[in-house]
Amino acid sequence: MSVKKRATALEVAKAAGVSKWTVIRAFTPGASIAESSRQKVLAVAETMSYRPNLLARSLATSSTQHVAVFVDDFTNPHKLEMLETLTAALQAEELVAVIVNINEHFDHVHALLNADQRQVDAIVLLGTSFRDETLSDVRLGESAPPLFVLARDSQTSRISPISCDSGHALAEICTHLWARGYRRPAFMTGPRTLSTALGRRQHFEAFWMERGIEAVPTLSAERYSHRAGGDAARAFLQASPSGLKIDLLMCENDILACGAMDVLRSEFALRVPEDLAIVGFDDTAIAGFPTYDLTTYRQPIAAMVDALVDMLAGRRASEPVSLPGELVLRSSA
Amino acid sequence: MSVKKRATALEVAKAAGVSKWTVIRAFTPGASIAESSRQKVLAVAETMSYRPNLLARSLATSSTQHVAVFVDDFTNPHKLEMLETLTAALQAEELVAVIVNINEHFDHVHALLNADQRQVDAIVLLGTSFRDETLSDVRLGESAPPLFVLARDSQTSRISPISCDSGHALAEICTHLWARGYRRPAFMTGPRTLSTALGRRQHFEAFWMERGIEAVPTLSAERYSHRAGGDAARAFLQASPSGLKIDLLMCENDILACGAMDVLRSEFALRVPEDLAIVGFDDTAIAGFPTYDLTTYRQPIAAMVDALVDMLAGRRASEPVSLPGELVLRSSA
DNA sequence: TTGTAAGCGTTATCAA
DNA sequence: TTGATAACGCTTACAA
Repeated sequence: MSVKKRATALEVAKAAGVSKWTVIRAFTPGASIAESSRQKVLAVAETMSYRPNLLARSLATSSTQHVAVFVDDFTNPHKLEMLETLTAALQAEELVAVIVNINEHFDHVHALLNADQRQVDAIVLLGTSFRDETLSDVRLGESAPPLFVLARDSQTSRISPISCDSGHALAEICTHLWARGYRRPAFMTGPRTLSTALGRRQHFEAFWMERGIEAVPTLSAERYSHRAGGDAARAFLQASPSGLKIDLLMCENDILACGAMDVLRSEFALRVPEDLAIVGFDDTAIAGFPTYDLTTYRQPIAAMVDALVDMLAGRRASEPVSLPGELVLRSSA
Repeated sequence: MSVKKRATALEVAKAAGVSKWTVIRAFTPGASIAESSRQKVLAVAETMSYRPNLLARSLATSSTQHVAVFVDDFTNPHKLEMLETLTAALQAEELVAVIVNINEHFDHVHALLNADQRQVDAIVLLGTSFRDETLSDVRLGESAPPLFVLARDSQTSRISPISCDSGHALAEICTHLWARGYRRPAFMTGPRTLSTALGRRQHFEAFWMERGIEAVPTLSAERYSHRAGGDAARAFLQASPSGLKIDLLMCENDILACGAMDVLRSEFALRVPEDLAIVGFDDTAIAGFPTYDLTTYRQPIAAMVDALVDMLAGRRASEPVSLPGELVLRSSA
């Protein structure tokens, strides 16, 4: 697509009256080269607006500095926050994020194979919908790039999940709720298969069970959306006309929580938290809106991304990591 | 980072008893190769899990199929929607999006130069903060990749802006508002430099001026955030204690509008739209929440992205394009 | 400190 | 249809 060819090291060399390797050296930090020839080369290179071709370098060094980031859900603003943090951290390491859209319309196996063909240095899964089976199915050969999973769990051995510690998170949340006196909890999940990868419901139920509360109703939202959250709440409330059987609704994320809250208030005239307390997860921007003022849990995004980048850079062993986040108390629960 | 070397065409060739060029041909659609040897090669390649090295291909063809996407604002969910549409469209063309974070902490010039060095086929600016001056300043040489700007205007000649037609959009919005009887409008902008690139305020003011309404108050939000929108609204209302001087507030985007709305209601007990009508822009998910039910304007994201991809693929001339969006009427105005 | 040769894994082009 | 030579622009290793 380019109109005119870019200058090459060889051309700069000729113009500067040196060999092309001297030109390379001028652009290689720490290379042994006379300061004089270095200055000369850089000056000439400047006039020709020469800069080393990173593509050719990648081929020669077999390291692209490219990290493929697989994203499946573009509806949750929380993903955008993760993307921002991740790209910033990668760029600080001179790495580049290649974003791969793997929503339902795309073939995950193809995406994986393609990233491999492009010689990315690593693949990061930033999403929930990737199934462990897909990963084990794919024959990437012995030479596949290392795989990392951000913000969800994975049972596949070749993957290193880096996540927010669900056990710790739910313990903290529930302890708070228990202290506030809530005793009739319910839990709202997202789509089944994706939900389990988060492991939030399991820990939630375990907490109440330990305290003798065995039956924790589950509301299932069909998607992680505001509307789906509202729909699930409506369905549950309509199914119990005899009166509200719960005093607390913990939702798998903020979006669901806000959707539920809107329906509670507008359609059932319920007050939050007096009639029903609501808790979300992620501490999305929306959770802080005065309308919602949602109690939620903030994932340690920066720490998670740091851990990931440390692994990529080889400063840290590629092992599963789960980090504690922070309970964000607001008025909804 | 890979443990074991990937198989190369040469290795497959030896194993299959042919030359490496025959292997290449087996993987080149439309190449002239005997069906028999093609099958043989593919079979052998399969067992060795060989797939062509796209990096080497790029070097040989001088086309990476990489498109750098520069993103500056990760707080607006609308960006996520654009990213989703864009990545999907690129992938359909066998192109890959390299995402470059160019928020305030990063050097735009460096990002530009770096993308060029990586031999991307094109650069797409998906943001508002990129200054025209930066682009004209940079000496990319004659060989720079083509630049495209999505969803904002640009005066720089080398760039092809692809945007939502602000003139058309504001005309449609204002015509509706005029018909509803609003006569005392105000406009809320985001940060000054970024705001002008959108051109929304200019068209807004022009509309009312043509109808004899000269003084349109401007509220300035410091950032494109919910809080900043609320702050701007509060400051304006507190400054006019003698009573509300406006009956309509048009905001540069949905986030600002929602922030303003929350403050109006909770702090000034104003009703929307009875006391003050509110209009946003972008039709973000949040605009559809029953709490806000915001009248807004939906940008033609799909059409814009289609136009961009057509240009990238050479199916369409790289010229400025501005497309009409759609007014989304809800109860707030 | 500098120059030389070989190689990264493809594709383009020509010859057989 | 197939094989061979050259080239893409750089890096690595070694020699001068």
